Amino acid sequence: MPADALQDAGRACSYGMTLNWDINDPQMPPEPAHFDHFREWPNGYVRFIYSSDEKKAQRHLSGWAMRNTNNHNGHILKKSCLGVVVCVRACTLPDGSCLQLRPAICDKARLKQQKKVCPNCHSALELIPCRGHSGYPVTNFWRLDGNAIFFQAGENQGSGGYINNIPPLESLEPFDILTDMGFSIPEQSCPSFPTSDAYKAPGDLAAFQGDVMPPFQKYPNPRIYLPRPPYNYELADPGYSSSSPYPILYKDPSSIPPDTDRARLNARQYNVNSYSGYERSLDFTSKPHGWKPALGKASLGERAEHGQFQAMATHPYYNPELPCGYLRAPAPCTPALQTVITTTTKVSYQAYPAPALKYGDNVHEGKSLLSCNYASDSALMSAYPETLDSPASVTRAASPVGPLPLKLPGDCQVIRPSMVFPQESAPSRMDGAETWAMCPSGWGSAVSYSDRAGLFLSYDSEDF
DNA sequence: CGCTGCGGGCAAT
DNA sequence: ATTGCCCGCAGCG
Repeated sequence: MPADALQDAGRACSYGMTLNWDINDPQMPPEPAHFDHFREWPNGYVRFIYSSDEKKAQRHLSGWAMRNTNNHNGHILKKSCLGVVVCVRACTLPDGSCLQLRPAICDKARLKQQKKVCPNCHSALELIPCRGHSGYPVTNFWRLDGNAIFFQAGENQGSGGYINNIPPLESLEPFDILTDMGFSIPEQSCPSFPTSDAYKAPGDLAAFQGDVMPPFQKYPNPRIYLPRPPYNYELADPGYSSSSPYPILYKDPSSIPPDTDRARLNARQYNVNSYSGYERSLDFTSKPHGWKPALGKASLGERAEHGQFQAMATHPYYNPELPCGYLRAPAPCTPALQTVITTTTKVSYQAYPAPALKYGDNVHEGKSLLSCNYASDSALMSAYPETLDSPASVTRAASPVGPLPLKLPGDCQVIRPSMVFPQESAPSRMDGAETWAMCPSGWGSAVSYSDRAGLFLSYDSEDF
């Protein structure tokens, strides 16, 4: 099924996928006639070949919060997804979405970030680690070879070739957070998830990945990822995830995962929690949030595959171990995580990350986000095609309000719309917010949606 | 102040 | 030996 399709789709989408190569190959393939369009939110097992002139590629940027990891190989840069920061209580934002913040890349900054509280409900913030890659954080590899910059997500990772195995989805879902502090939102919403186990499925979460997250500095920390509306989720396919522009998501597989992980995380996080910055930034309240929509929830359930979310979401109550957030959060809001698909399907979805946009930059970033998402891309593409890049598009995207949740037609729907980054509108407000990026929550869903997975496929094409 | 890359070093596999 | 991860350092914006 989908798997094939997905793959195809993926390939279709990028030149990098049309060639057979692995980041670890002694010799990389010759430069393609055309380079891939830079993707900020790569999701799943994907490979791209960028021009060495591509600035973002030069910087190894990603919408997902990716941190450099020492792979003891000076020729191949390896980065692993940090996951997503969410409200422990998974409170619902006014727009129905959940907060999803982009974890700060810097350890120190991340700690500070976690010490802050949810702008919306003042509960602690929690970092949900990415486990999109077979329970491990989604990883991205960068390699400069001649005039080409090779990008590979997933594969090498521990698991071993995704391709074959396929990585897991990483769904990290980063949850979004939107947060607005202002809002008062009851927690309730989140709960929607049907499922019950929240955690369990580590995998799922992992999936999120945000990796795909990925992360550009640009969005520096603060980004918030908005959760996508439920719709979105559904809409979004995994693929979308990518689609989702939002940075939001991170992959955090962990969330789901094993408690252990969580435990750790949580523990840490808890400690940390805090948003400080965000809050300010977040004024969202004032701003319009765009997101909104969340209705849904629905989708989350779907994720069944990944379970993670669901699990998370599902539980209404908080588990001691788990941070409440997980439970809830998931539900309504899916975290945005990257995922790499491990299983059969190759697809990988990313959640879409919401890129964190900076206010100032929002636009750009927004764009990038858009552009980035693979899956989403595809979807997006359809929706927005590269245009994303165009400012106009960006804008929209940025606008939180808007659109968020778009659905994509068919399977693919992209969430992107959701993407809208509040920022735009918000941005002004945000000032401080600087970085927040909001993301629609959707991406997570995407993951879940494995079903949709099929969808994913679709997106790829887009690229170009 | 935070992001990023680099590389040492440790632990688990 | 490989991999994952932590940590500190330095450069940069």
